[in-house]
Parts: sequence; C-alpha cells; structure tokens
Amino acid sequence: MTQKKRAASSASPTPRLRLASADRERQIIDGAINYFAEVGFSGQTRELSSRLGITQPLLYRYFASKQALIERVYQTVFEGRWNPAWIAPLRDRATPLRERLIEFYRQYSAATYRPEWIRIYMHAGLSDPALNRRYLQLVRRELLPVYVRELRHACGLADTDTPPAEEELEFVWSLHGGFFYMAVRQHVYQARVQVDFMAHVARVVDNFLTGAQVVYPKLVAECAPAALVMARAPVAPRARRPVK
Amino acid sequence: MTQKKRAASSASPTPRLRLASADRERQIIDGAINYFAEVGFSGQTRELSSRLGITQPLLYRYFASKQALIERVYQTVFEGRWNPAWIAPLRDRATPLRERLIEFYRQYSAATYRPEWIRIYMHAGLSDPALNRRYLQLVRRELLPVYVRELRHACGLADTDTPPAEEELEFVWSLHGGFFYMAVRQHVYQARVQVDFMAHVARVVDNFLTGAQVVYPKLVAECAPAALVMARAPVAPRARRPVK
DNA sequence: ATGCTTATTTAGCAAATGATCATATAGGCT
DNA sequence: AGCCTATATGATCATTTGCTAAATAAGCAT
Repeated sequence: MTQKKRAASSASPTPRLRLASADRERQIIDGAINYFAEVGFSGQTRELSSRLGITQPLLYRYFASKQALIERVYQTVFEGRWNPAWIAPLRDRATPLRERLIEFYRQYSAATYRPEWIRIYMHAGLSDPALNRRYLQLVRRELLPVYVRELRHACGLADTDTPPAEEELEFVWSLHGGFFYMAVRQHVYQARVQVDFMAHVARVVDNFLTGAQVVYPKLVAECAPAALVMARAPVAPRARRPVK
Repeated sequence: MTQKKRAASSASPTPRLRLASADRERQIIDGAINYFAEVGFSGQTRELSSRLGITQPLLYRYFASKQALIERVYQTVFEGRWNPAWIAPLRDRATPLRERLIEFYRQYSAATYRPEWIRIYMHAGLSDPALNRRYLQLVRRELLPVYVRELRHACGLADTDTPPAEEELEFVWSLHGGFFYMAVRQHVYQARVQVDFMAHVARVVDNFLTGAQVVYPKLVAECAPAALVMARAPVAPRARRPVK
C-alpha cells in the first residue's frame, strides 16, 4: 500500500505546505476566530480544519485540545483589541467633551463593533461569563471613570478625585451600552441599521450631555456628595449607599 | 434474560409516573427553557431529559425532533411574554411622559429582563437571527413609534402622523438599548449590578427627556422635517447647551 | 378482574466528533 | 547531494448524540 500515496497525489489539489510553526499557529487562530464567530464554539474541529485547508489532526499539534484553542481565541480577540491610547485624548480638555466622545466612538467602534468581535463576545459570555467579566472590568476600570470625571467637569462640578459612585458608573454605562446594543442588533441579529452610525453617535452624545447639565449634578448630589465640594477636599472613602 | 429487569428494579428510585400528555408537554417545555437558557441550544436531549426525571425517548413522543422542541421554546419565550397592554398607557397624556416611561420599564423589565429570557434571546440570536429579528420587528413596530410620537409631543413638536424617520427610531432605541444591555451584563455575563434598577431608570429617563427638549427638535428638523410644525412651548424648562 | 389505550421505558442504531498514533515528507543545514 | 528533524497526513479509536422500535405498565371502562 505504499504506492497509493503517489497514485492519489496525482489529483491532489493542494500540495502539502509546510509553514513555520509561528505562521501556522497564527493562521489557525485567525481562522478559528472567524469560524467560531460564525457558528459558535460548538463548531467542529474537522470543519474548521477543512476551511483552513489543513487536516484535523494538525490542529492538535498546535493546540492541546479544542478548549485550548477556544481560550486562545478569546484571549486574542479581547485582549488584542483594546487600545490604551484611547484614554488619554478623552481627558484632553482642550477639546470639548462632545468631540472627545464622538472621536472615541469613532475609534472604539472601528476596533470592536465588528461581526467577529461582537459574536465571539456573545458566544463567550454565554459559555463562560468569567472572560467577559474581565473585559467588563477593563471598561469599568479604565474607561468609565474617565467618563465620570470628565462629565463632572463638563457639568460644572468640582473636579475632585472622589471615586465614581456605582450610580454614576451605571449612568455613563447607559450611554456606552446603547451604542453597543446597536452593534449587537447589527452583527448578531443581522438587522439592517439604516442610519449613519457616527451621525447617530453625535445626536445621542449631544442628548446625553445636554440632559446631564441638569440631571447629572442632581445624581452626584444624591449618590456621591463628596464630589460636590471643591477640589481641595481630601480624598475620602465615599459613603456607600445601601442598595435598596 | 427477561428476569434481570425485575432483579434490578428492586432498587428503582423513581416509580414510573404517568402524566396527562398536556401536563407532560408543558413540563418539558418549561424544563427546556431553563436548560437551553443555561447551556445553549447545543445542550443534549439526554441531559435535558435527565433533569426532567424522564427518559430521553419520551421527549420524542412529544416533539418530533430536537429542532421542533427548540422552536417551541423560543415561541413560548418570545411570543408568550410580550404584553400588548403595555402600549396604551404609554400614550396616555394625562400622565407625564417621564412617569409613563418609568412605569413601562417597571413592567417590561419584570417580564423580559430575566435570566432565561435574556439568555434564550442571545442564544437564539447567535444560532438563528431570524427569530430575533421578528422580535425586533415587534419592538420596532409596536413600541418605538409610540416613543417617537410621545417624544415629539413632549418636546413641543406638532403631533403629526408623519411616520418616524429611521434616525428617530434609532434615537429612542438608544434609550431602550441602554437598559437592555444592563440586563445582559447582569444575566449573561453575570456581573453584579449594584444599583437599584428603577432608580437608575428614572435617572436615565430624566436625562434622556431633558436633553431631548433641546436635541430632539433639531433631529426632527434634520431627519423628518414634515413633523416639525411647532405646536406649543416645550413642556419642561429648557436645558442649557452642552458645554464646550 | 379483564382487557384496552397510551404513556413511559429499555435497548440499540448510525452518524458525528474529539482525540491519538504511526508514518510520510518538506525543507533547512552541512 | 544527502541527511535530519519538525511538520503534516491517513487511518482509526472511543464516545457522544439525535433518533427509533419494541417491550412494559399505568390508568380507565367494562
């Protein structure tokens, strides 16, 4: 049976290609991102390998198990697309907050409001919420406090270092979440979104900031009173309001 | 080999229970909702039946296939929980729009912002977006136009029958979506949400309506000029422009 | 009791699927 | 050119999984 290999290879469409292992690994990860984004993590390794043009056992040379590959996929997607450089411009008060927010969403949406990112994010959240919680922590730690701080300033409040109250974080998260859900409708439910995204962002940001002029000081007075005093006030642990 | 059955049955823990078929069917559907909400639609029929305390072939007496059961699940969840009676009170101008919206979210969230609803919704969206699009159509057809109409009125615009522009629908959807995403964070990513939901709704609705006094007429002027005729002064004090 | 209907279970098939292993070969190195 | 090693493949195993057919027994009418 040793000559069958040559006999069969006469019709072989793809000659065996031997890549450097780093290249092959990257190729597998990229393919896996697209494949799992499309069909979910219950997609089969055989189908994945066939889309990649390689054999299924080869996957197991690069990844110890399907689960290991999946973990590599979300690591790549989530940790690979957050750009710390998004934050600094958000704090640059030389530009109006409105423009800073719009510019942020221009960049953030280009990086994350994409089918494979949103879909992997959803699949991951459903099968293992821990990973998404890590991403949410990132947003909550790196992004939202900046929103709160700049929003306080924009609403004429003292620019204290009082840490954001939970209520303030949720408040700014409602802005962020509204945009995210639009992306979900588009890329998960594949509903046509028929408006210009950036024009929509501009309107919603306008609305948010305009309302905040009136509403936000009240929210702060109620939930983070320490942030109402002048900037020289000492940083004190804020009083935790009991959740009703 | 026919006597082994009796020998083994001496330790039988569950005597065969014979239910009326309608009861059994309902029990299966309820169990399937919870099971699929937890593990997704790739969950196995054997595991489901074992949680129900029945054998797997029995499922196939009630449902022709796994797919048929799944379809029954989303039908029950999506179509069974939308309450048309939510709409009329939203149009009752005897109550301020703020209160109407808050009351709506009290009821809507009680019906749909629940783990099994949100999770089934997400799983369904990822595996078969068509079903979610049907639900989105429902929201878009029954709920959002009412928002737009009442918002126009609350912002002092003529209460025309001009159909909502896409931009108006997306605008009010940003309010709705912000709340929805909070529920997703809670029930899919299982992140603790540490604020009182209804108090949060009140603040975000306040912010939305306050901003809309200024921003919404501009949006309508730009996107649905036919609806622009001013009826009277806005119903709430004007907010300041966003600061630069 | 007896027999009838049908809900439920036992036993099992065929296809799909994650994983393994011996073998073959591409391609850099000397 | 010829070796040598890591890469790639084909064949296959063990299990899982949707689904079915036949056997069993619970409730009901008589």
